[in-house]
This record gives sequence, C-alpha cells and structure tokens, in this order.
Amino acid sequence: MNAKVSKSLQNRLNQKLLDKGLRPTKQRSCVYDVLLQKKDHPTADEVLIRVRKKLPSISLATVYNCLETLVDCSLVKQVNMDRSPSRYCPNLTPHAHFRCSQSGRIYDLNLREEEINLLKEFLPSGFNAEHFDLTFSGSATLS
Amino acid sequence: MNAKVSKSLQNRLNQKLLDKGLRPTKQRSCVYDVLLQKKDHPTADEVLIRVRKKLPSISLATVYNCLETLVDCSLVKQVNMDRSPSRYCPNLTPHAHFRCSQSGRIYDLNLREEEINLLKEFLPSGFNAEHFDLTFSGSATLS
DNA sequence: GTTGTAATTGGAATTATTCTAAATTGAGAA
DNA sequence: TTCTCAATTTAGAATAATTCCAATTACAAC
Ligand SMILES: [Mn+2]
Ligand SMILES: [Mn+2]
Ligand SMILES: [Zn+2]
Ligand SMILES: [Zn+2]
Repeated sequence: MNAKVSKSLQNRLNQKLLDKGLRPTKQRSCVYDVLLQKKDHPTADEVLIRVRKKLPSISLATVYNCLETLVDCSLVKQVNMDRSPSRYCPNLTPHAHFRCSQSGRIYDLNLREEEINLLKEFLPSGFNAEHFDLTFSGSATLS
Repeated sequence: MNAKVSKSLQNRLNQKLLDKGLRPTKQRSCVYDVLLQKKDHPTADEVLIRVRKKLPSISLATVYNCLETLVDCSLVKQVNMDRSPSRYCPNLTPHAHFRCSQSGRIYDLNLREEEINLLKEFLPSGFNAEHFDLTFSGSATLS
C-alpha cells in the first residue's frame, strides 16, 4: 500500500465519518491505516500493538471502538473463524477466506461475480441471502 | 426422529465411545438424544435445559464435556456464527447453514457432491482445503 | 475564552467457555 | 459380593474476548 492509495482511502474514511456525523480523529485514522498497511487480518490486540507505534497511549477500548466504527462505516469487515478472536479486513470486494492450519495465516480468496452467483444457487426458493460467509481451512503450499 | 432411528444412532454412539476407550454414560447418551430429537442447532444452554427434563441434576460443565466428546467422535458438528454462542448439529452430511435474521432460526442446506466440487474450484492452486464453512444470512419466507 | 458534545480512557462488568479439584460412578478384579 | 480405581461428573473458580461505565480530554462552534 503506497502513500497515494492510502491517502485517498483516508479521504474516504473522513467522508464516511462526516456522513454519519462522526469526528475524524487521529485514533480512527491510525487504526484504519494499520489495517491498510498490512492486510493480514490482525486481531484487536495486534492492531493495538501496531497502532501504539504511532499513538503510544491509545487504549484497547479505543481500538475496539475504532474498529467498530470502521465496520459500521463499511470500510472494514469483521472476520470470525470458529471461536477465535475477531479479525479485521479492509478488503471490501466479495471474497472468501482460507486459513492455513500450519501457519495460521489467513488468505483472501477473491470471488468473481460468476462464482458468487453459483453460491446463491445453493439456496432453495424461499431463502433470500443478504450475506454469506465462506471459509476454507487446510494447508497452503507456497504463496 | 422416531425411536428406531434414534436407537440405531445411539448404538453408533456407543460404538464410537468404545473405539476411543470412553465410557457410555447416561449423560452422553441423553445429550446426543436431545440433539437428535430436535435438530434446531441448540446452544449448550439450550441443550442443558432440554437434558434436565430427563436428568434434572446434570451440570452445564457436563453438557459442555459431552458436547465436546460428541464432536471428537465426529457424531456432532459445532456450528459457529459470528461471535454468538456455539451451536450443535447432528447432521453429518456436508451442508451449509442459513440463518434467518428475522426469526434467528437456522436451516441446514444440504449440498450435493457437485456443489461441493464447485466450491473447491474457488481455490487457487496451492490451496488444499480439508474443511469449509459456508453460512448465509438473510430472510427465509415459509419453510 | 467558554460551552457542549463526541471521543478517549482505564478499569469494571459481562459472557461463553474452560479449568480445577473433590465427589461419584461403575466395570472388572479379587 | 465387595473392592478398586480410573473415568466421569460436578460446582464453582478462572479465563479471555469484548462491552460497558463513568470520568477526563479534545476540539469545533459560538
Ligand atoms: Mn483480539
Ligand atoms: Mn451456550
Ligand atoms: Zn479478508
Ligand atoms: Zn447444521
């Protein structure tokens, strides 16, 4: 993520916050930036550690608040796998996740519209899906 | 679930327990029976309430223990959605889930082998999936 | 500068689940 | 039949992620 892209996404954040009557704060900006810098689906604890390099006195409660705000603004997705701590992902395109059991790493699997339509065909009539959640787990070699 | 089917599945439970050197207890049998009687994906709390009709003095810890044992024996699947309490499902065939946002009800969507193969085609080379988790949410009319 | 509201903060509370240590159970040995 | 003893159950404490709360801080508008 280079500075230019990051900058324009920060502008998007400020716009969304404005739309909702929320204030653009350095905490919110920094949390968002951390998610954009390294898209490895960090947990709140991991976000805290990274943000503190810029804002040493930020609290965990604020990190949770900021993450919730970013999710409410539809800038970040909350990713839950089994019962492990929530992770956060700034990839807004429809995608599935793959978790490598060996390394614990989580990969985005971007889905084409064609594939999403296939998924929706799994639904019998009478079922209208607004969201879906698709997670694979296994072993990833290379990448 | 009629008595005959339930009986044969109980035999399956006893066999699996035996295979693992575990004891068939009335608590395990009753927890399993509760899951077979009403396949509505109850939480541990809900299982506790139902089991207590037969075994009034069973504890929540035991319900958790029994559920874990059943999962370890591959007789029950643990179903996690977002960050809500785990639910338990005795449907062993590969299936997805649909959660109705209105009612909170959870439906099994059984998948044909053909559909599962489609899912696996979502994976780029280098990714080998052992498991997948597919959950839809939206509104279900009828059913 | 004062005011007013939103945001941040540290710590307490909540909640699902797991852990611990003591009591109970029950299948097999004596 | 009684004894033995490991597995199981149990109540309650502990844990861990997250949310809540009340007090402080920040800062834009007046
Ligand atoms: Mn976390
Ligand atoms: Mn529960
Ligand atoms: Zn992602
Ligand atoms: Zn199910």
